[in-house]
Amino acid sequence: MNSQDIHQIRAFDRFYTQTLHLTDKYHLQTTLTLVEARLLLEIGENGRNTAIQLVQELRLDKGYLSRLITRLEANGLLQRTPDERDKRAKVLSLTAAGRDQLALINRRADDQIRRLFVDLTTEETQRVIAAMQVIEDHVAVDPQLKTPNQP
Amino acid sequence: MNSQDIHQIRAFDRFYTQTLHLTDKYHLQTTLTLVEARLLLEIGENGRNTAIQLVQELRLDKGYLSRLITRLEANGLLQRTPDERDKRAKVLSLTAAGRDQLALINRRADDQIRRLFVDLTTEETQRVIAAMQVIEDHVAVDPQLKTPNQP
DNA sequence: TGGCGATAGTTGCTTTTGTCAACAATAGAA
DNA sequence: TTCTATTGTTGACAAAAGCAACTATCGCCA
Repeated sequence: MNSQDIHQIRAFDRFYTQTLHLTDKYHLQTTLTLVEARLLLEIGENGRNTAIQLVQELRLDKGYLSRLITRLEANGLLQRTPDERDKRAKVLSLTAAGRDQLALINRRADDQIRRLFVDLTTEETQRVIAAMQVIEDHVAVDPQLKTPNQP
Repeated sequence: MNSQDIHQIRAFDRFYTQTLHLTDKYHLQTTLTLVEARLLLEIGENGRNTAIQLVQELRLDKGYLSRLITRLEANGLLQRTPDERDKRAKVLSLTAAGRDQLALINRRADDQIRRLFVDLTTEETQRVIAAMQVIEDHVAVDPQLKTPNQP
């Protein structure tokens, strides 16, 4: 891999984070912060339902997370229910209001993508999606990311 | 653009930010924070910089930026020299130590990319780079990003 | 079975990061 | 000149994040 290749990849990375940067805007026009939105997403869609799972998935400090959850619970977006099997743990789940909020976030994220692709023809859009697939299929997962913070 | 397309694009976005996430790690194994590293990059590589330009480029609060610059100057990584034409402004430039630090950051970023692609054949790598090019060429720049914070 | 290290979550405290407003100095246009 | 806008600095503050100590519970195993 030569330095020209690397240069091109870094250029793409700058482009991507500056121009697309999708995830960082999920929460736009809601009262939620980015992390709170990601929390709702994880709990509501990916079935992470205890704090420790969220700590691992989102790499947050557990103290910080505990407070975030308290806040979201106070806002009526989620609830903690005692886990019957493990009395240390609490099962997290969205309330109806939480599901509404998540649906809103998803709608906004979708709209954002639609706006980004609005000037493209169907063909161009398909080409971009195919290109994304190529990248996903090929690039290796960074091992440092897979096993983080091991003592 | 149908919802299946959108789903795929959002999946790519998650993949990208979770797996690649290059820029967020420029500063690894240095004493710099991410923002400081980005500052060095801007000043060192994009030439002729004043604080106001950085404020626009990196979208930072000018008070915050002022303090960041003070800190980097205190660490001997950059210097402020009075601008002859505009006596309000100060021209920012890297010191020798700043250039060294920047070179180190660049080396780390390059290494990171090399690690990410280490298992790919030359052909696969070229395919990924081509795919990146396709995305860059097609996706529109988000207008909200181009004219930020206008009063 | 009971003792003990590991784990889930909470809380207090601190640091880091970022925002806002007020301000001085200078620029540039009317 | 005078008035408004711009550049950068500073103080005060708020929000975000991290660290460490602590409680309660778990699950292993001697």
